[in-house]
Amino acid sequence: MEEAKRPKNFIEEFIEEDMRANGPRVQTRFPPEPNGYLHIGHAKALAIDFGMAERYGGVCNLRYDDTNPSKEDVEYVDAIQADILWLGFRWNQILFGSSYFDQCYDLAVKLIQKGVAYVDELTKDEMRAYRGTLTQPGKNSPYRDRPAEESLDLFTRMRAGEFADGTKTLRAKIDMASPNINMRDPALYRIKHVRHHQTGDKWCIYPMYDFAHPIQDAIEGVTHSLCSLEYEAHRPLYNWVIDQCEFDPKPRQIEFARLNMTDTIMSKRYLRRLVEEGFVSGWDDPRMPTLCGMRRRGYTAVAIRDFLERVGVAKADSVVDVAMLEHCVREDLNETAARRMAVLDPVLVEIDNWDEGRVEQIELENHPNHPELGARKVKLGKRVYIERDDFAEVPPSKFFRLKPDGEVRLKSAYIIKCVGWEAKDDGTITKIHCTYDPTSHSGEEARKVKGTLHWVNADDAVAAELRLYDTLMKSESAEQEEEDEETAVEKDFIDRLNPDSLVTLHGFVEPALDGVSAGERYQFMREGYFCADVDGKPGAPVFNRTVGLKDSYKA
RNA sequence: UGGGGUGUCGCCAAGCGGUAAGGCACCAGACUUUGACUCUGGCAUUCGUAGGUUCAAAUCCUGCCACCCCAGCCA
Repeated sequence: MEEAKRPKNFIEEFIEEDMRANGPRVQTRFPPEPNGYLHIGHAKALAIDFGMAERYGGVCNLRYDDTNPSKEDVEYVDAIQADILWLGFRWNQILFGSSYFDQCYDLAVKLIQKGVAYVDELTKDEMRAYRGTLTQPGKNSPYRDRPAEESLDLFTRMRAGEFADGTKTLRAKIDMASPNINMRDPALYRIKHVRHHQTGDKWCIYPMYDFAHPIQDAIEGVTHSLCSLEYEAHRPLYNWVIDQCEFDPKPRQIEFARLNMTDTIMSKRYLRRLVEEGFVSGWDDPRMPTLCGMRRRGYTAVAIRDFLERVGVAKADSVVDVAMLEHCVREDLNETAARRMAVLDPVLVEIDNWDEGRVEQIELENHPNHPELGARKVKLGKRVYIERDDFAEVPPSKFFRLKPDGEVRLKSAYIIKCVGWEAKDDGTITKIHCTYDPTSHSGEEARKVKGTLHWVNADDAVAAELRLYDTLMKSESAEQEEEDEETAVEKDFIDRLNPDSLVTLHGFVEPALDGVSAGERYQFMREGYFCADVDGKPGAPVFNRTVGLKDSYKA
């Protein structure tokens, strides 16, 4: 199939320009830090990193950016791989930044010998004070001009474990008066007597991201190091490291805007809080924007990749409307998900002129546009459940569904007519009486009625716990936002959580849904989609309200 | 405030001196054994703003404004 043509993004322009100048080889890398689960924001980076390599016949490596062992854990490295594979991307190699520690160390020694790096003994606070501010230049550390031999000796002893954490730091000797704060003698190595999940106790000093990343890129032969906008101000430092280490050819760092979505938390810090403080059941809670959560909720990799493609790549900060994601999911699921009937909020319908005990087999197609997906037989008896709001005692105008004396078709079965109903004292309807037209069987007669309802046969319906999911956050109204600004109230993000992000309903599903296996996806008439939870709990399907409810009917 | 970025429809986003692509959302209509889906049509005389250059500017120049990032021994 021809790939839908889409204008080139600025990264592609850069890469093509570089290919003309430096030759055709393209190599990228996806560098997650193993300190959490991948979310939809990472998926954008993933799609760009892997996508660019693929587009230009190059390779992309998965490289764990594990230079800070105190924040990382092996738990995450396996999960990250599973999520990448699920999305459908394939790495060339799996690498760890930590496997370059020897080379980083050697290069650090080289920089010391060149006189462009030194061991500093300022404390954290002193270093901050010496750094200056955004408007005032910093001043040189008293240790800045110590002889290279002295720094080398100290650095060797740092590695040997002679010093406590925080007592000494290896710094680049650049310019304490640089208008770019990142260039004011940034730290290259710090002492951390912490066991590393990959290298164990081999090291007690670890390189900083700014030092390790360019080195890793250069050693691997990365041609384009794609990252998010916040690293833009670090690019001069990235290039400084490449230059000082005398790498050639030199990788090029290109930055793009990260993904933000309405009603969605994309900060790992906050996601972690949701998990740790029990607001969700875990990183894979279906409400989480993590890839494992979205997978559980029924989103498909195809839909997510399509979404990312539509979002595009640019440098402007943006907040994409979740409606765009939901559209992509609907589009994919509408085409691929099998149909089933489920009633979320049931009310009983009794067909008065249907003989007690009589059961008819009704054939239902599994997909309206794909006969190859087959059909199934469902029983129809004297009693069925329909949605409570599919009946109106006092119907608003243009109400196409069941109403007093009104006719409606039970999907794929007969036309029924409402002849009465029973209600409790408080007005709650307990049973609706109908008669059916025996000559109106689906397909046998051209007679048309305006409304068609989904239903579930009462006798063999499977009681199901239906979990409706919505976004974790709920956007505030414009007035609320203004109000907050005026009163300068800074709300904790916990306060903005959507209390209805998970609603459990007790409804009924057709027997064909009992015992479905994990990951099977179904679409429900009018109401939307859901999939069997990956836990594969029969009778407890996940119903995705956000994805499914699309203005389907207005009362 | 110093430095680095960004400002094109409600939300993304093309455009690179020749007279505003596309998608989402929205609106209207058609179709429909669900009002879904599908289909058709509509939806920026205007590109943060004020000037300037030019036959011609979203695109070039100048000033201004707004927003984002940077003062971790995080990434």
